[in-house]
Amino acid sequence: MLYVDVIVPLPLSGVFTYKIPDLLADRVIVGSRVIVQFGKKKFYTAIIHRIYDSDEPKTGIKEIISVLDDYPIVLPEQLQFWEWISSYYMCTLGEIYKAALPSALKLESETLVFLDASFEAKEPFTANETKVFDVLSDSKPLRISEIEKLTGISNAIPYVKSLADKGAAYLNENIQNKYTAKTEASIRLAKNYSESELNEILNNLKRAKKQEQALILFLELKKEEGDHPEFFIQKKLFLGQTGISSSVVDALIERGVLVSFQNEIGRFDYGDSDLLSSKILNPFQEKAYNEIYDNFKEKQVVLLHGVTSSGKTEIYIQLIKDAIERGERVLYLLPEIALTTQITERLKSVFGNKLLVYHSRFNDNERAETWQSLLQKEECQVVLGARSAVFLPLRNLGLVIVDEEHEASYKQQDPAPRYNARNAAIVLAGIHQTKTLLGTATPAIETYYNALSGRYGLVTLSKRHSEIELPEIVPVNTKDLRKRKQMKSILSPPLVEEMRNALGRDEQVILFQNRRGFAPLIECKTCSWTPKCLHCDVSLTFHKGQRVMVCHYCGAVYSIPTECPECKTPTLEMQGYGTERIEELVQETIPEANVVRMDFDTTRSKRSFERIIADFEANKTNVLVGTQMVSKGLDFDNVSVVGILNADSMLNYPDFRAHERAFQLMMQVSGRAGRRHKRGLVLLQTAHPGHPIISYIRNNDYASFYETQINERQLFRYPPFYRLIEIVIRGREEHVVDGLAVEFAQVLRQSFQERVLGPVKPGISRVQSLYIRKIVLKIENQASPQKIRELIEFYQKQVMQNPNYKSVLLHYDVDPM
DNA sequence: AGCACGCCGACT
DNA sequence: GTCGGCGTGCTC
Ligand SMILES: [Zn+2]
Ligand SMILES: [Zn+2]
Repeated sequence: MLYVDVIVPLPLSGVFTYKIPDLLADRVIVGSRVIVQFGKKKFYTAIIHRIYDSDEPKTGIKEIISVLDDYPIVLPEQLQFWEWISSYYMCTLGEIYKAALPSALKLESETLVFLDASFEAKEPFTANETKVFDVLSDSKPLRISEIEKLTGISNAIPYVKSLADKGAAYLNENIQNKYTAKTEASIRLAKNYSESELNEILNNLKRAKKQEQALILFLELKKEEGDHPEFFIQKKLFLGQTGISSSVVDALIERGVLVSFQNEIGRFDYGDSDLLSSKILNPFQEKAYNEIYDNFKEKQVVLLHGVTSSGKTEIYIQLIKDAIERGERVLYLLPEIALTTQITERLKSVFGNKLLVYHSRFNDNERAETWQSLLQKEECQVVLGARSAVFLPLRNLGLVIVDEEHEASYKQQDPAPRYNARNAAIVLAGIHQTKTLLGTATPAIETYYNALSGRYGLVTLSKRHSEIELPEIVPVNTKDLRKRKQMKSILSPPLVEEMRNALGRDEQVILFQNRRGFAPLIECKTCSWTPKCLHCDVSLTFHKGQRVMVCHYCGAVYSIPTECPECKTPTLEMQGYGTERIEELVQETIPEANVVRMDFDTTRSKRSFERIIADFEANKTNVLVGTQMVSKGLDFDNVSVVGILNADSMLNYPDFRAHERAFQLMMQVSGRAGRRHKRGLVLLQTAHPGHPIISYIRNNDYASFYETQINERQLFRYPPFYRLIEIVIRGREEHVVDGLAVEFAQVLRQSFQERVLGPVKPGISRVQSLYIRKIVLKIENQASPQKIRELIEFYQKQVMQNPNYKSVLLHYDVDPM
């Protein structure tokens, strides 16, 4: 008897065993998708993890309902990768499966259902079966989701299945049909005519001038394109280029000279690649490029430490070209907010249709198409993507590039799998026996430590593009100005003056404030009451545009009170500055400025995001106010002044990485200032101009910054010297959550002793009506992650036996950020 | 994560 | 006496 172990898209540990019915026995492949019934009601698309034969009789095992693919959708390397993530990040395979596949491929909702025309009812339908049957007979084949919409049945899969069992309907079992590739009518010659045959045809067309002309044009086009006998062109394109009417081409098809066929085209047409055209590396880039290869001889991972504007991208492009030449694929990761049109356009111009782009702003069908293209089209050799692109099926992977490797957004926070795509990418490269290049101007402390200790190779690129100088960074002492009563708002007089100067020279300004909304706090001047979220332990941010108060943790929206609900006086006051308020303030202070704001709220759609960038690039706007969004992946060449409005908020954040983050962020924002042949100016508003981090930024001194950070890390037992595992406990009742946290920490101490920290009540101790406690484990690097994991899970089982804790949620965050 | 099974309060 | 509340436990 044949069995399969499958992964179901649920947060359950382990795999589940199903029988393979004889009919499907020769169709199952590891990595392909199957439909299974799981539990009493639910049907899921599962992934085959293992196929095996066994004579041992097993009870309570269901059969696979259908097989969806004749080829693996998930490659063996990917399954191995999933296993690693599951084990290292302490999550289930099901959670990874859910995160990895675009949901269009998890076809509960996507399956097409056909009606069997020859069906004759032998037994009556149930009410729901009738409903499904009726909507199907009214129209074309329907997707299950469409059936659900039309019938109002919330889960139609069982009824579709029972109709299929009765022979009334069938499911298309070949993914190629299911996945609706875009096709377009194309034309080509009916056969490979000889010269004389063609002459004869043209002679016969003497009386049909239009047709003759059309054929001649077609043949000319064919010749231009290399005279390939199989030459074809999309009909629409041909008509457009030649001005021939459709009926003329149809007549040629009717005559049998041309044939029309459906040619599958991708949704993304980036044109041809132009591998020869791009710029040649300058001597510094050339040197770095060679050093990267030297390092790859011995090291699996190389860090390219290159200052902003040193042209790392050019080096990447060269490395990608090399991989393409070797016939291999490249995965190029960027943080989501750095994946701008600027970079995609740049790569498109070089790699054309070899390039695939993958990130969350693409819809699900587009993502599914990218997945299928990688499985089926050899020529798709370059993938540019955000975090989740590490899950793509990259057969024949030859290089992984992780740019801006220090970015915290590589770490997925919620939900599981809480993986770090930078570290996962290194493991992925290892599975494919290939190399990883990490790039950044401000390496993560962990990465730089690995590079200095020799675990990674290190290549430094310190020379900027010749005509671009590093900006001048000037702190503005807000404490001083405040004492002298000169800080009337968050815009200090020196900043306003420099802004005016820049705008007067027709140059542009970027203002950076890492807080969205209008004011992060509302306070009653009489009784100091502040509005708080009903579900979370945070105060609400006032959003002026939408005239509401918003909880930035759960998204809850509240209306604005006109008077204080506590003391009934109308003395509510805005405290603090968000981007929205700064936008308004700039407009008031400098009325002639053309201010635009870029933050989460103004860039909800892909369109508005690109619009804001395009307008600023075109100088239609001249002051850009934004959150960290303005710091990544954008190069504007007319920005001469950058204002960092509140450096202190970043430095005072209670986290061991706060200084590192502040340094990286401010360095990056500063990098936006400066134009060709003109040095940029960065004004950094702070109450502590002597803060060491600020002087490191001023002096562009990564080495000293690193030195202080690494010492602190060692002293306080933080990464890279120790590995952190955070245990997060959440629940509706505070005392239960607290009880479990205390008890869990206690039993953990039996084995881990002083390595257990907490439990602590986090700064934001309640989110979405759930109280939170955290326990942190600091584990020595040399300890086996697998042993640690087993030990923790053993203790978890032990404490969770207490029935009081059954309603509490617990998860692990390995290498939290 | 769902979903069923099961054991106690307020309603016909 | 039943309807339904959501607490626990299982899903191959
Ligand atoms: Zn009040
Ligand atoms: Zn909230």
